[in-house]
Amino acid sequence: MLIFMQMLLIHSDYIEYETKKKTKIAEEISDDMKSGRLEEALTAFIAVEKCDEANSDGTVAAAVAQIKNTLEQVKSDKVMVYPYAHLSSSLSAPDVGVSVLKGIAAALEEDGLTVKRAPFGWYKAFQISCKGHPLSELSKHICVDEAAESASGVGGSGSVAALKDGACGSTVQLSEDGDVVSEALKAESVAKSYFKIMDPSGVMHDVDSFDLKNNEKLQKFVNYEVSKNRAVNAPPPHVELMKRLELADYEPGSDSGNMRYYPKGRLMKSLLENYVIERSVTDFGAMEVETPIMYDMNHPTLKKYLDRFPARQYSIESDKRHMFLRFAACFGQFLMNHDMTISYRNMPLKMIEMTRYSFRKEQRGELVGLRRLRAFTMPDMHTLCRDMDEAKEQFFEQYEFCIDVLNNIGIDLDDFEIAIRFTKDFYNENKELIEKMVQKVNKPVLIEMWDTRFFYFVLKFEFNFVDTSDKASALSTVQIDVENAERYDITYTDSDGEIKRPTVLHCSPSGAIERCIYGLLEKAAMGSAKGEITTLPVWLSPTQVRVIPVSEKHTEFAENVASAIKYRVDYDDRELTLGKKVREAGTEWIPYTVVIGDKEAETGKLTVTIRAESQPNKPFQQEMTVEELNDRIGKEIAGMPYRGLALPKYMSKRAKFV
RNA sequence: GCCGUUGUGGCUUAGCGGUAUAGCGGCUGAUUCGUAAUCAGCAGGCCGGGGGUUCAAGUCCCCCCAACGGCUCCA
Repeated sequence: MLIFMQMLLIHSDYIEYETKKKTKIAEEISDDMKSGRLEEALTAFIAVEKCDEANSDGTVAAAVAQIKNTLEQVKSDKVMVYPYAHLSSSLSAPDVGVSVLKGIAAALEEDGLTVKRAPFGWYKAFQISCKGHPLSELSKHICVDEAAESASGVGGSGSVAALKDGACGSTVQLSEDGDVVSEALKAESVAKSYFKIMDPSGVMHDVDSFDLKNNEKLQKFVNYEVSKNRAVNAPPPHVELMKRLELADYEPGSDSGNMRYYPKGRLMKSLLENYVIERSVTDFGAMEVETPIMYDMNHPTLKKYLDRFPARQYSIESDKRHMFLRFAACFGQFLMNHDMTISYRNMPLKMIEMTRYSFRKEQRGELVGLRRLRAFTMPDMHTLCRDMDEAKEQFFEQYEFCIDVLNNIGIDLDDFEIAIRFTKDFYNENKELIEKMVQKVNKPVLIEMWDTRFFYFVLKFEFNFVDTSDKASALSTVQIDVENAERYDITYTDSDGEIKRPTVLHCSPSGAIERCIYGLLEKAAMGSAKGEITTLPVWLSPTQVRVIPVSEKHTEFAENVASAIKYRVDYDDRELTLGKKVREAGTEWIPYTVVIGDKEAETGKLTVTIRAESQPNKPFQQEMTVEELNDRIGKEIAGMPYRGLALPKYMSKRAKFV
């Protein structure tokens, strides 16, 4: 049986506390315990945990051994024993806590040390001046093993880690015989190993210098062994692509996860944003609105909503008001809904906003390229429905809508996996709806079911894009919200004249726009890994046609051709060889490349290299007229938004962004 | 946030205690070319930031920042 306690040891110049107020579980104390101070002392912040109750003597002994050991290392003989409940989420009963703390203090005193103990169950103010040397801050997860097993195994610093806030603490395991082995020391004591590669002739090579390009499996094995890590230690492909294609980049001058978008990236974003808004408005009957990006943290309604939404916010001080940046458009739209006069005749009532931006202060380690950002652009649509029946009907319609939107963007059913999540109660009453959803896509989906509802919704789905490194990220999602109509006091008048609460749907038809770009780039990278020629959808390609003159004498005809092409066409007027210009058109993934030379000037026909029909090392070329090329592109991008070139038409005029 | 890896001109990178490498890109000149890299020359560096060790630090140590991977979480 294992017994745990949490302890944080701090070696300080001084520690000083003062009691402020009793809690319900406060121990009775004499006046001299109401404040205390020790110089050059080790302070032991301790949380006695539930599982310590079964063997409080063992816990005391283990803690004493640990403290004495640390005292020796830091050359001190003074200890402040300080109850600190925040180290644990599973505290022991108060009486056990008090007796363990008293026991620790008494045992240390018996050994002739100077000991003070801060009282249990009081609100206390304290000041501590941490010395800051390597041993001055140690978090101990004491683990007494009654069966006296070895001290090996995994130690967890658990909740202690959160407290340390950047300090370099180490986890220590303590077996009953008192041996202390810190993970850091253990790691150091392990003999270093070196890796080499031997070639067939028996010669030894350094791993780094030996070329493994033709030994893929060995390369993988070496990576695995050397880095002791299954993961590829390289950025995901879309990060390299977003830079190389001059779409987006990190902005060191901002917070992490806030990107800069170059002209080509802005063009793509703009097209995607317009597409989602236009579909939602024109085909789906949503009304586009715009709402503020920051809100008052102390607004009573918003405050409650913040507590229910599992996201971290950016917060900003604005004079005396404490504001936070929105993480979706819910706030603004619900506040708007609250002030509206709504009849059942207006329903289902849909509003949408392309949130540029939504902010979520994700944890540092969660941010990656365009997959996970702190500032992102997301269409957020809310639908007010008369009742749950209408909500379910809408839910299914929006499910189909989301599939279609992603499909047109260039991410189809094969590219993502579906998750459907709901409460048990909802499922029991609505099995057909769930079944219908799965039938619609005709492939297995992930189901998550909750016993009780702890979010604001009873049913949701998301489409998860699965990328090159087998990571999944949510794109489209719809949720049935059964809480916020009440929280925001949103009402409508029904046909019977009654004032009623609507049921609310949250929907992001495409998911974050940046994440769609990430999906398209990752998808391209997957194709490329399979030996395919990579492309972007023609409607999203920053350049749709590039015209390349063979030499200066073809300038006039080539320029005429370029101006006769109706789409995003640019013109490579740089003094480079033909081969080089063609190569660059290829690295930019341009769908149509037109080379103009004597032959074209003579016949008036164009030789067009069509990327989508090309094979590796086998460019597909076709003769066509300007009109035929225009027709072809027109058909390909029909129904999708269009914008002109984002950069100068003449290549010589273009600056490099990356 | 925690753990691990990485950080050298705009980009990719060599150097791993002793005067900062090279290629691409940029600029200048020559070349006017038929489908994935024409040739030559020139400019460009507080070696991520701060502190320390040393006669001497991209190089060794500590702290910070960022990117990447893992945990976790989501659009």
